[in-house]
Amino acid sequence: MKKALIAMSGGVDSSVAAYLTMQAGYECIGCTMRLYDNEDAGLAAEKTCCSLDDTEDARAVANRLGIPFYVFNFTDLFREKVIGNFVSCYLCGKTPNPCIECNRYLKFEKLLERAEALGCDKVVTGHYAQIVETDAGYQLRRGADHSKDQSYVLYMLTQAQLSHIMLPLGGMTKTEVRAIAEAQGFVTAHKRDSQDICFVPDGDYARIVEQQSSITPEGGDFVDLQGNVLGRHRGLIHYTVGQRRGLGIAVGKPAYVCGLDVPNNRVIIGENKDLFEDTCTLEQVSWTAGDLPQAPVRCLAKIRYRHPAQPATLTFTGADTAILQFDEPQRAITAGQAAVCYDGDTVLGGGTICGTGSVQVQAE
RNA sequence: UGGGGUAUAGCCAAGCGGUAAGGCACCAGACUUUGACUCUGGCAUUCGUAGGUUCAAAUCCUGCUGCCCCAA
Repeated sequence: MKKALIAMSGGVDSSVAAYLTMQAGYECIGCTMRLYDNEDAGLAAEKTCCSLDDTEDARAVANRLGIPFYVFNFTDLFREKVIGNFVSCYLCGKTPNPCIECNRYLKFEKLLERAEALGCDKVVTGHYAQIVETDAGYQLRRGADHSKDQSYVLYMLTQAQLSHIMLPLGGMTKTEVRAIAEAQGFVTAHKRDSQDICFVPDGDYARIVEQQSSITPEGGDFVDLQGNVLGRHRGLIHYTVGQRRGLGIAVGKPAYVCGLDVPNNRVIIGENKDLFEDTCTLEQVSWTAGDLPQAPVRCLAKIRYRHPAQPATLTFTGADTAILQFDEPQRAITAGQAAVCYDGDTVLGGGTICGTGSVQVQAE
């Protein structure tokens, strides 16, 4: 019998993923990754994907299914790869997506190693995305429930990884998943969906950055595109491109962060229309679909989790670098976020946005 | 210390005798396995201040106070 290691977060999705894997005839082992100490988050986390309470929920579901359950302590690796990247990214004026890094280094690298050590051929998660085996290799496709599709956060998976991953919820809707959880009497059936960054349960991510880095960024000026000072900001880490709320400056119309001027410690403010750009550069590009394409690739690309994919052309400029050019300018392309390319419902690959045409303050 | 103007929420601002528009900001929800965006709701018993006229004043009159401008 084939063995599968189920990554159980303590939420409803992974609970059902475990159940479905059993139903598919696999010998299952449940596990939860311990990613950080609650003290790291500065408080007794309750609503995160990996707090102690959630681990107990995962254990309860595993018990109900009658499968072994292990907790892996990955706190060191998580601190290094996810929190470390998160902090350094913010400190250099970018906006990281820690879920991507967690998938890259924890769920689908470290956990995959553990699975192998345990004799498991597959790692199973509750992501809403589909893996399809074709003559040309594995395809990673959008979840059938497009409103819950999570293929975006899986773009870094390689062919080798895809061959050892199962995503049993890929063809289901959230409603169906909840119904199964309820029918099985899982304690997780009615838990609300996770949200926010798991190690920043109260949403105050800037506090984590300051705490982990022991750096308290200095305030600076808000300036408009002409360089006029509009007010004082609280430190660059508090802002991201496209942001409107929390600026505290009233100019008669909505004001948005158009750019972070790191060298001068300034936050550049403009109108919504000033946020549109059509090109960005990517680094750490990985190509899910297989071999790197030699010629420019026409695709549909997303620049953030909840961004409708837009027509674009991706051109590689190196082994893992590329330029992404959209047919039409996109709003608030943000360094640090992931850009993911699709061919219809199939993920081709993606990378981390490292630069844009970047809004500049006009010469003063 | 002559003349003129103006004082409405944190900011801008409508109102011109009939019982406080709107925008921005802010706050709260919704949405969301990232940060954002977006959406919905909330936000002046009161119009610098003290009196007066009127059935009724933010609106008219007078004093005072603050700010702005022009003359000295």
